[in-house]
Amino acid sequence: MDTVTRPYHHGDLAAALVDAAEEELTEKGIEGFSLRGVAKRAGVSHAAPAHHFVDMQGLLTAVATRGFERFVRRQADFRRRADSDARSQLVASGLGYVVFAMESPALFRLMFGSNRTNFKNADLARSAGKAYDDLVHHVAKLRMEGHSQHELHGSTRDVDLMRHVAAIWAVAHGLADLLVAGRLDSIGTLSAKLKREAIAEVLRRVI
Amino acid sequence: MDTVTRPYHHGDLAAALVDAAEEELTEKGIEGFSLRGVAKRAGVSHAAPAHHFVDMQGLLTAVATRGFERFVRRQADFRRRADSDARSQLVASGLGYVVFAMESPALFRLMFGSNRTNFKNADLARSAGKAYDDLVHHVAKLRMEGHSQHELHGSTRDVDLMRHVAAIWAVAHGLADLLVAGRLDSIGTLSAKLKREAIAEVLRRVI
DNA sequence: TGTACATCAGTGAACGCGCGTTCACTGATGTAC
DNA sequence: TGTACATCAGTGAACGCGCGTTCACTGATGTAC
Repeated sequence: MDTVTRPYHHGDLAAALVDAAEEELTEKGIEGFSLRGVAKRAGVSHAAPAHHFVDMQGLLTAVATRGFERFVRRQADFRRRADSDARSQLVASGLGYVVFAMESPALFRLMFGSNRTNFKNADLARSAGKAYDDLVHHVAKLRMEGHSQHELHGSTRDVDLMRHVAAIWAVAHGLADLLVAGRLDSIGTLSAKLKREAIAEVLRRVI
Repeated sequence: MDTVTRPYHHGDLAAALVDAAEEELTEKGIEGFSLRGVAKRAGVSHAAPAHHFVDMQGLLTAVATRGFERFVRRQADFRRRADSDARSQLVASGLGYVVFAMESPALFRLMFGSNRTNFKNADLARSAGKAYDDLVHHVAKLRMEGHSQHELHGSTRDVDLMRHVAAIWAVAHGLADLLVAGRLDSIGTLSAKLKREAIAEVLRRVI
């Protein structure tokens, strides 16, 4: 591919548009995001995206899909560096959750707090579902440990598991959202290193 | 005041605009919110708001300020109906927090997840600060109960209190945000009554 | 009590802007024969 | 290997729209004397 004179055809504009859209999102925020800005960023006329994505929601859905994939990986990164007992693994997941949000606040908000994506889209549903399944898996593991003989069974147990999942998800998500929003000064103003320690400490308190 | 022929002067347009802005917010969401829409809703020309609010941020700051006042009152409502021990009071506050968010999702997002308000505004800072102070107060009370002789003191104790506050705030906020966003199906799909019970149960698990 | 005048609140037309979308087009690529 | 043609990807001008803001204005109110 000639890198000096730009070829008329891009090669992989669809992927380039997703990259550009994420940049645009990071710089302009969800409000202020525009298709024309994305096209400009990708070095392409503003009418070009229409050939690859139906509309803005389609593009942002693709961005969110890739966001969830990275979100899942980021949590796995943190798990790998943690102790292998279920509790440490879950705390590490939570830390990954919050760190991801702080690293990519606009993307995080797109993924969790926006009407601009289509969660009925199969790809997005799958990648977001993976994140949820991971969470449930690790909570279930935590509950197994030390409870080798199951004391509860059937639907009672399921409901209790779901409440347990909700509690842990809520702490991680609440920390993430409050930090991204700039509330929680008591943690938000710490240096990067101390911030992570404080977050882990709060998570450990609940998990 | 003549109610048949509209008087040229409104009487209290500033307050009417805040009302209208909250309606607009509820119906259109933060995205889709416009000053012109608010003016129309208040039955006034679209240039009129400029006489009362510098710009959109000024108006939304007033909306958020009133939002926090109602937020604080809603939590107090729930506390009044709860047992008087510190733990029950804190769970009730949390339930009020989450219920408020579900009752006014767009307002909740304006208050907690938006760049469109000015938190340096004295009124907004005061009303948001009141909500935070209430939280700290009730967490501190919880820590007093059963620990009449203080085992920790000085800055160590302060840091620990702040972590405790962060944990409890995060669960309530996380539940609220996830429910508003339509995640957390396991709770979100329940009837109103069961939903509150489930939320209280999750809060009690952590608090 | 009446008059003159300053101040204030709301009007409505006009502005420039960036947006998403449409459309006829053109350049590049791939395939059939 | 070469030619004809269909298909695909990207262009750029044009559109209509709703937005926030500005501005000269007018109607209502309050105050000084």
